[in-house]
Amino acid sequence: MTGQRGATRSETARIAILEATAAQFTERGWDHLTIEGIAAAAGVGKQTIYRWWRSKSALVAECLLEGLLLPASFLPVDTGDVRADLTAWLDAILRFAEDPRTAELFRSLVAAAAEDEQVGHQLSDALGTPSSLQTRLESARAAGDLRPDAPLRELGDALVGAVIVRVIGRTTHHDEAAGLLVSAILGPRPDRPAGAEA
Amino acid sequence: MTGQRGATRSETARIAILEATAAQFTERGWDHLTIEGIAAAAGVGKQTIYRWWRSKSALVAECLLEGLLLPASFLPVDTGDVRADLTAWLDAILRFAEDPRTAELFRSLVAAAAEDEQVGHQLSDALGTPSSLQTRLESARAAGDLRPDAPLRELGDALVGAVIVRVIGRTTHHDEAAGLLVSAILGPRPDRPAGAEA
Amino acid sequence: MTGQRGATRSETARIAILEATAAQFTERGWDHLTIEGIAAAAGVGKQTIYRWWRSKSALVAECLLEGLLLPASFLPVDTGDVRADLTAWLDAILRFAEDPRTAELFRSLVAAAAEDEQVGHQLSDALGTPSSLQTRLESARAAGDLRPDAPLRELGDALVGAVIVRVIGRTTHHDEAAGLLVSAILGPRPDRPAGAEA
Amino acid sequence: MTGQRGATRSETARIAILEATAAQFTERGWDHLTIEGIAAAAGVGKQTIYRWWRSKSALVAECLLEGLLLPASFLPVDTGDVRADLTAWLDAILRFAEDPRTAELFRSLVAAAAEDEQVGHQLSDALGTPSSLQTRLESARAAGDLRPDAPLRELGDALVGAVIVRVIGRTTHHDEAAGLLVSAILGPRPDRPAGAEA
DNA sequence: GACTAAGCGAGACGGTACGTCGCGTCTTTAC
DNA sequence: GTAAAGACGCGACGTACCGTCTCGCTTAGTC
Repeated sequence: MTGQRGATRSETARIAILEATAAQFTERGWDHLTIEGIAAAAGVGKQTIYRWWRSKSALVAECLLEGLLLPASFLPVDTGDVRADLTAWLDAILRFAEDPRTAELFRSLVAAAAEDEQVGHQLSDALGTPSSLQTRLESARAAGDLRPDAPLRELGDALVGAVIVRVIGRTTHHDEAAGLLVSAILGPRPDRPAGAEA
Repeated sequence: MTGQRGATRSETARIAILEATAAQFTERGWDHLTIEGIAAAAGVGKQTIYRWWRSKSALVAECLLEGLLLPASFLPVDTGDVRADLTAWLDAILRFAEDPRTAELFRSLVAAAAEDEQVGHQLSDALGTPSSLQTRLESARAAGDLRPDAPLRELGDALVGAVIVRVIGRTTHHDEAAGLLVSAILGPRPDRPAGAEA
Repeated sequence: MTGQRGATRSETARIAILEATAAQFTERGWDHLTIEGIAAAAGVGKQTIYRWWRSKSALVAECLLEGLLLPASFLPVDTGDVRADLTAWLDAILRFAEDPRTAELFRSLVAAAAEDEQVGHQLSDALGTPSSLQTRLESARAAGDLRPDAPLRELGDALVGAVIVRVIGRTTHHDEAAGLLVSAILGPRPDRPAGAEA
Repeated sequence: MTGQRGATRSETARIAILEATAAQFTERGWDHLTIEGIAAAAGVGKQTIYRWWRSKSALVAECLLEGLLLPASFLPVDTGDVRADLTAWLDAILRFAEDPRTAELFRSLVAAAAEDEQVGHQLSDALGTPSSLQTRLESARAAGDLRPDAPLRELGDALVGAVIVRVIGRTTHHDEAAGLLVSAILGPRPDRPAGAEA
C-alpha cells in the first residue's frame, strides 16, 4: 500500500555519477580511479555513490551496461558470409583495443574484468560474447559454413581471447590481424564448395 | 676503478621480499597487495624494497620469473602428436586457471598483466607464449600437421586467449575443454594421416 | 479570519523530542549529542526538530526549562538560618554534581552552557541563581545575618562557582564541602549575636 | 643499549601543530576546532597529529601547558597585602575572561575543561589554582590576615568559580568586580590592623 | 686499524583516498 | 500544512598506504 515514503532517488545524480565515472576511468585508468574523484567530478557527495553502488567495480559495470565506456556493443552482423562477418566484428574490436588512444582504456577494462565478476560479465556482453556471437555462429553452422560438431562456445572464446592476449602482450596492430585470426580459428576459406573435393 | 665500496645487496632480503610478495599476492590479490604489507611480512624496511624495485608490478614480474606464482612454466612437449601435446599443455593451464584454489590468483595475474607491461610479458612467457609454443607449432607445421600457411602466432594467441576469456567470464570448468579448444582451433583431427589421401 | 490553517504543532512530537534529547544528552554527553540521534530516538523526522528549534543548544535549554535534565530547580528555602539554608541548597547541588552517576551529565551541562548563551542562562536559573538565591540573600541581609554592604551578587556567584570549579577540576566529593564553602564565603557563624561585641 | 631505532620525532612538526591548534582554537572556538584544519594550518599530515596526541583535548591541554592560549599563568604575587594581591590577580583573570576580544576564547576553554579532564587540570593550573594560589593564601593565614581555620581550598575555588559563573552567565564587565569579589569572599578589610585590638 | 660508503631495519613525515557519520536542506507521500 | 521518511551536497572523522626522509646499526672495501 505505502509504496514509497520520503524523497526518491535522483536520476540527475545517477547520470552525473556514471558519466563522471566513465570520464575518470578513461582519463586515469582502473587503478587511479577514485570515488572521491568521481564524486567531485560529478558534483555529488560521496555518500550518494556509496548509497547506490557497492564498489568502484559496480560503477564501472553499470557504465559498460549503459555503453558509456565502449562505443557500443560490438555485434556481428549476418550477411551470409561468416568469415567476412566475423572479420568485420573482430576488426572493430581490434581497432578499438589496439588504437593508441583507447588501448589503455581497453587494458583497464580487462584489469577490471579480471578483478570483478560483474565487470567480467558485462565486458563479455559488450564484446558480443556469448549471446550475439553464439547466434551468428549457430547460423553459420546451420548454413553449413561450420562443421556440425564445431564447438561454438570455444570458437567464440578463442576469437575474443586472441584480442585480449594481444592487448596484454602489447602486440602492435596489424591490418590483417582480424582476417588472420578468423582464418586461423575457423580454418581457411574453402575456395570451392564441398563438391570440389570430388 | 673502485670496485664497490660499502655493503653489498643482501640476497637474504631479496629472497624474503620475493617470497613475501608471492605469499601476499596469493592471499590478497593484486589490488590489496601493499608494499607495507610485503615489507612487514618479509621483515624488511620499506626502503629496501624501493631501492631495488620500481613498483609493485616489478616485484610481481620478478616473482613470475622466479616461478614463485605459477607452478612452473607451462611448456608444451613434442611427442609428434601436436593435438595431444597442445591439449596436455592447455589442460594444465586450464586446471590451474579454473581450480577454485588458484583461480583467484590467476585472475589477479591477468589483472596485473593488463595494468603493467612487464607483468604482461612475463605472464605470456610463463604460459609458454610466444617462444616455446611457437617452437612447437613450427615443428607441427614442418611435420605437415598444420597447413603451410597457418598463422602460428594467431593460433597460439587464440589458445591462451580462450582460457583468459573463460577466466574473466567465470566459466566453470569442463573436463574436455582443453580438447575441444584444440580441435576447435586446429581443426578436427584428420581421420587418416596426410599420406592416406594419396 | 481562521486563526490557523492546516495542521497544528504536534504536542506529542514536541514531548517525544525533548525527552529523547534529555535521554541522549544523559547517555552521550553534549558533544556526541546529535540531531539525527534525537530524531531517531523520538521517532520523528529531522525536519520537525529544525522547524521548531534553532539548534542543539535550544533543545537542551528547553530541556533544562522543563526540568528534564536537572532533578528540579535547586531552590534555597528560608528557615531564618541563612547558613543552614544555603548549606542545604549547596549540598544538593554538590551531591548532584559530584555523584559519579550524574557528574558527567553536570559537566556536559557546564560545557553546553559555556558554548551557548541560552543554555548558560537556563543553567544559572536552574541552579537558583540569580533570582531565588538573591531573594534568600536579601532576606538574610535584612535579618542582619549579612553585613548591610555585602555584595550579594558576588556572594552567589562565588557559591555556585566553587561547585563548578570543583567539577572542572574533578575534585572528589567531601561530605562537609557545602558547609565549608558556606562558612568560607559568608564567614564563620558568629557564636554570639551582635551584642556580644559590647 | 640501543635506545632508539628509526627516525625521531620532529620538533618542528610538534611546534607547528601546537601553534596551529592555538591559532585555530582562538579563531574558531572549541567546537569548530578540527584536526583537519589544524593539520592543514600546520602544514602537516593528519597522521602526525594522531600519532602523538589522543584527541583534540590533548592538543588543547598541551597548548595550555605551553602557554599558547592564556597569556601566561596567572600568578598572585605576595606584597604582604592579601586583599590587594588577590584583587590584582583576579582582576587580571576577569579582564581576560570578560574582554570581548578574548571572552569567547575563555568560554571555549571552560567548555573544553568541562568535557576533558586533562584540559580541566591544565586550565586550573593556568589560573593559578590550586598550587600558587594556595601558597599565597597560606602565607596570608600565617600572617594573620585570614582566620586560622579558614578553608583555603574552598576560598580559592570560590574566587575562580565566581569568574566562571560570570562568564557562563555572560555578565558584562564591571571595574570593581575583582575588589568586590575579594571583599565578599575574604570579608571586609579590617579597619585597623590586628595590633589595634591589643 | 681507521675510514669511508653503501645496505639495512625501523619508523616518522607530508600526503591522498578510504568508507562512515552527522550536518542542515529539500522532496515526496500520508494524514 | 504538519509530519515521517529519507535522499542530497557537504565537511570532518580516524585509518591505511603511499613514497621519501632520517636515524643508528652493520658490513665491506680502501687507505
